[in-house]
Amino acid sequence: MSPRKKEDNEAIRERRKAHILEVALNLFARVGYESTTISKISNEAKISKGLLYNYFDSKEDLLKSLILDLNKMEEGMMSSVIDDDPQVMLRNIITAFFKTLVEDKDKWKLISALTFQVEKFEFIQDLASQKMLGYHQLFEDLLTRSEIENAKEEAQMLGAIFDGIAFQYLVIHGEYPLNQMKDYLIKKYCSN
Amino acid sequence: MSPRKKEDNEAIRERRKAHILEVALNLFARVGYESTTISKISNEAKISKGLLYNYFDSKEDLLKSLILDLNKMEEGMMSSVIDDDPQVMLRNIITAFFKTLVEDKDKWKLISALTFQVEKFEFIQDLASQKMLGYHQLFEDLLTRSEIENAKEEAQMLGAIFDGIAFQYLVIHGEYPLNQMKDYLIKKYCSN
Amino acid sequence: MSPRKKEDNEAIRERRKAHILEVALNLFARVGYESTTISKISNEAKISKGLLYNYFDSKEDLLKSLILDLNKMEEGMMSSVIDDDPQVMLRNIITAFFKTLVEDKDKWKLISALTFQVEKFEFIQDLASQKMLGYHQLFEDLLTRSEIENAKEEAQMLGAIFDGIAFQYLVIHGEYPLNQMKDYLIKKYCSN
Amino acid sequence: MSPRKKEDNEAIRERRKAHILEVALNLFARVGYESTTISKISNEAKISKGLLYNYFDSKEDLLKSLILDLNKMEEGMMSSVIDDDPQVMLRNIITAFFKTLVEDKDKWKLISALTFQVEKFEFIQDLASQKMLGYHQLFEDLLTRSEIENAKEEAQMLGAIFDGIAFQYLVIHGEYPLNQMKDYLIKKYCSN
DNA sequence: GATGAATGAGATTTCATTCAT
DNA sequence: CATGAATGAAATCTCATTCAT
Repeated sequence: MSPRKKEDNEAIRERRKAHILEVALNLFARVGYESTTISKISNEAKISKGLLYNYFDSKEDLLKSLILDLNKMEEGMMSSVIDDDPQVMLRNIITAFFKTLVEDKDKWKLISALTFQVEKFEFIQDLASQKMLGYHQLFEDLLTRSEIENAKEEAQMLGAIFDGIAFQYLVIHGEYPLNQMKDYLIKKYCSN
Repeated sequence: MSPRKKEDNEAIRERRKAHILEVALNLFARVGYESTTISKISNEAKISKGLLYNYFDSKEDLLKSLILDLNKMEEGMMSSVIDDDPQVMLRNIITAFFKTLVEDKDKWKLISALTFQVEKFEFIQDLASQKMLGYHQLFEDLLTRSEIENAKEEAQMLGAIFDGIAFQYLVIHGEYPLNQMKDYLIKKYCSN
Repeated sequence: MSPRKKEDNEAIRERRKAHILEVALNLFARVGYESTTISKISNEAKISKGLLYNYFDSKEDLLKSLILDLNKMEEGMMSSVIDDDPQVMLRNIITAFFKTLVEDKDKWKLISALTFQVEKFEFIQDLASQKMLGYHQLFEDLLTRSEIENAKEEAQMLGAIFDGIAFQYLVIHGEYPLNQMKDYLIKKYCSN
Repeated sequence: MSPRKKEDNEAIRERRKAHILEVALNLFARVGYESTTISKISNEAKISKGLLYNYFDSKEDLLKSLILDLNKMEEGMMSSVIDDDPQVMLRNIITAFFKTLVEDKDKWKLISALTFQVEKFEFIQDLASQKMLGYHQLFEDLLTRSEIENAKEEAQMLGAIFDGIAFQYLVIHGEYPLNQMKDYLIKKYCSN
């Protein structure tokens, strides 16, 4: 048996790290960061507690890695909706939003939950705040170029609507009429 | 030298209980339920830990009392906005919403934060879910009677907008243009 | 309203004290000394905690008073069985024993339970020890005078039988054949 | 540098668990269950408080484990006294009883003490009750086959005598004439 | 690299006792 | 005399983190 090559080891590390993050995200989202113990995470990930500390310095470090990871995912998503036509881009954004809402439910839940615990995780609050302002800018630009009236106010509205829909969907679960909402939003904002 | 009157004791108890709930709400909202220790609460309330347990059976009982308290407050608020004219009532609701959002910021934060920890506080999730559906019904009724087009969809929208505005205001803090949003909402939904 | 006379006050005190002791005995016997709280006692006795401390210096003092009280009761009982004829006296003792076992069940339970917690209540252990040796002496004397063979050994046996019956009766409750045991004991030891 | 083997860990766990149970039994028997703190146990066992909770879920769980353990021991003992000749078997039982009484004094003390706290540890009371009835059956059978008169009553008597001797020995300690009692019992019940 | 036994700081909770009224 | 609100010491229990193997 020849020793594993260096790349293999790296790959194993990366895969394992991703697996831990996945398990942690699920638990954090379901029972909350504080109530999730390192033991639960390592059990669910089928590794030892000691090994987990080989990958992450602390529980807080694990959370930060998770957030950064999620952040990167989102940036990737946003880069895929760019389009020269503001109406098309708006439609892309709306579609992508509803898609990610369903697919990455845990992620949304976790970020939302953590956002409300300011003093402990100020950086998350800051991150979320930055994001919101960025989106408002973007929406205002797109709506202005779409020649929609009251573009500034409607951009604010649209931002609130996104967050509100996410909130309600995460609370009401299955019964929420996501598709109707999507169609109505597209009709309202992308048919000029 | 006569023993304290029964009424006096009742009064003392009520005042203390209310005070503890106030302190707890503030801490829970700021640093989260799990991260808020009984010691911190009793310190801030300037009472001993032991006394706190004279008033509440457990930390969880304290939280539940708080939720029920907040629930009652909200019901009181909703009873004050009733009006025969749907347009007037809608305006009342919008005004009341923005008022409570500023005045009871901590309450909103706490409820929002707890709502995202399903497995631990399922009853809160259930409560919030009930509330949302109730508001949707109410909005649909008011918008229909106001002869606004797509009343059903717009009711959903309005519900989402309220929650979204709350979310963003709680995250962005002072910089959020609450008043502009209020005026715009009234203009959009109460000028038929 | 004339002030209550001194004797009345004394009488009230004594009655109240007796009542507290009664309640305490019942609770101590049922759930144990350590698990019985002062609050439970005062609640059940329908007085305030403060007042209880007016009558007893501490929880331990309450227990000691109880033990001494029980001790006095027993001494009273023993003085009533004295008889010149050893056979008659033995019969009296056996009868009295079975009577007190049923009537003062709680007392027996408490004493038995406490007897097994040496280090905390050494004085009880000492008391019980004294009692046992005293009874052995008495039994040996009575059996010798009754001209029963192996009086010394049978006296030991009889002592053990009393304690054993008490033990089993307290554990098995209602189903224990107390009366049969009594008759058999009398037949065995009082028919020479 | 290889990780500890699974078997090693198992062995460590078992040894530690047994050690903790031993220490706990000793303390429970000496100062009582309630008055024995987890700190005292862990100190005496020379481990941290935390580790104790790695092995037992709670103080009550520790007690239950202990009881079950003791129960198993007793069953083992009883299986070793079986004999076809009722007289031999009776003698075996008597001998075994006096042996365990001295060797497992703590066990007897603990069980006896707990038996008297009905409401808190009902399962112990039930267990003890079961045991007693079983022994009565067994004694009756053995005495009948030994053709001893009044076998039923004498079986009851014998059961009471065992418990009574245990009670007195545990209270009087060293001065109790155990050996005389044993010899006398054997003479009385095993010489037909 | 991998394990999970072990630690220790700190959390929640209990309760005998005191004391202002 | 009488009350029960209030205290504080100490109990039970939890869990992130370390470390011997």
